[in-house]
Amino acid sequence: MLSRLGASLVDNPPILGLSAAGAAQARVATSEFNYKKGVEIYGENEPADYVYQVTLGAVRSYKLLSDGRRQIGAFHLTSDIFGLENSNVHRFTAEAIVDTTLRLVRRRSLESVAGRDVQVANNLLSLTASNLQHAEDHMLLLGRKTALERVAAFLLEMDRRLTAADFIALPMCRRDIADYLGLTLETVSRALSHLHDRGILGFLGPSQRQIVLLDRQRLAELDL
Amino acid sequence: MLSRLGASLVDNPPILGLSAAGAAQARVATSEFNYKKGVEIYGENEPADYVYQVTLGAVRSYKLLSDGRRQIGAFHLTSDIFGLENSNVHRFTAEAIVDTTLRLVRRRSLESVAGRDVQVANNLLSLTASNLQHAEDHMLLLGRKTALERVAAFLLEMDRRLTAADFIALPMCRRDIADYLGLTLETVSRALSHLHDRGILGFLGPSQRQIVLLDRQRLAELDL
DNA sequence: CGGGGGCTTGAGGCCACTCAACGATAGTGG
DNA sequence: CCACTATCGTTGAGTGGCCTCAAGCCCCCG
Repeated sequence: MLSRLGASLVDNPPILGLSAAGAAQARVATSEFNYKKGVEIYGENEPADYVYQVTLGAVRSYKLLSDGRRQIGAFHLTSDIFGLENSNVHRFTAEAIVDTTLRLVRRRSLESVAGRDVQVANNLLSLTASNLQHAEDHMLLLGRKTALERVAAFLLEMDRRLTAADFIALPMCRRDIADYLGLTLETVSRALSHLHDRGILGFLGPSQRQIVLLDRQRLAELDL
Repeated sequence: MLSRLGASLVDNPPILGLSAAGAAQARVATSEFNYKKGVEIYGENEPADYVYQVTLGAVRSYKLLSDGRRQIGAFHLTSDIFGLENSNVHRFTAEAIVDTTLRLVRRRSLESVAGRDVQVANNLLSLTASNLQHAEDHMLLLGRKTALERVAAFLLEMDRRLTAADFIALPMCRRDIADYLGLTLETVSRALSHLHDRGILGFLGPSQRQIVLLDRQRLAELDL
């Protein structure tokens, strides 16, 4: 699947500070690739040969239990880097949520540059560290927060991360949100309705994916 | 509190491969320190000046919500390293679960060695990466597993990590287990009783902290 | 226009939580 | 050495928050 790459070898804005590092810095070949909505980018336990950066679109990373229960560990939005593993295999399945364009870097070439360039190596570490921080915060949410608190935290996270306009344009459906928050889609829907009824958020247009935060104050109070 | 250190500057077995790295490897000064049961080692958002390794005992790392709900992110057992942050502050509170001896390393000296020694830098990265992996697995547990599945997974984790003898000697109380698994202590107790009644585990002695896994097979079947 | 996916809403059920009582244990001080 | 006490763990009864199941609406898209 990934062997179909190599089409458009480009060298765009720096990834992981690759071209920002030293003067005599070796460029790393990157290629772009498009994934249609719903398509798998890699599977759990597959070899981790590439690291990815979202150019446009959105990606979900998840784990499955044998009976189909799903936990989404993270959403990857524009400019996010994902798929970086210290092990040789991916520990999540990654899928395009909507039509998505990704930049790919061979893991080997990234590692070889990191071996020479301390700055790049540091960027790898801090990337892993911020993934860890997100996971730590999410453990608190999953282990101890109520449904309403989870949804409030989710809205604030999305508001922070994809604030292009003054409203939130969610790429993911209710089921994705639910599997990210450890809830059912009905509970997510009820929580959103609850916030809507109380004038804390509003919907733009008929699609219920464009959300305006009318009262960040009260929303933040729900996020303990 | 940490200023009372410096008493016993020792240089024991390698931490993070410090003395295993190069021939002309600079030693890093470490000191040992004892913490009584229940004592705080560092608090959330305090400056992260030291990295710790458990010589003897056990430590819990947790986050609190404003109303007191607690989520334990990890237990640190003998030989575990913890307190390593990429940020300048700790993101958990750490407490000794029982009387505990820790080895301390100044974070600055660790970073300075890592700046020179690629091997040590790599150890830092892989340590962070395995913390990340644990957190990712724990998100799945907290988000999607039932109470019985969580307790089964906990027993298997402890069996793997502190197998000194052919039984598990838990250092932590039921409340700690509950706050690690996102449950209440009553639910944990009921799950253990359930497993006991079904002949899957047994208790050694009157303290209910020494557990024998009588049927790993059936326990593993509960861990999806 | 017909079909299907996404979302909401309602009714009922269940799993884990809450509240409570009790026994056992370990630590404390006389 | 032995009450005394606090802590820890178990167990029961009842509750409640979230899940399950179901119906219906609205869009989008063919």
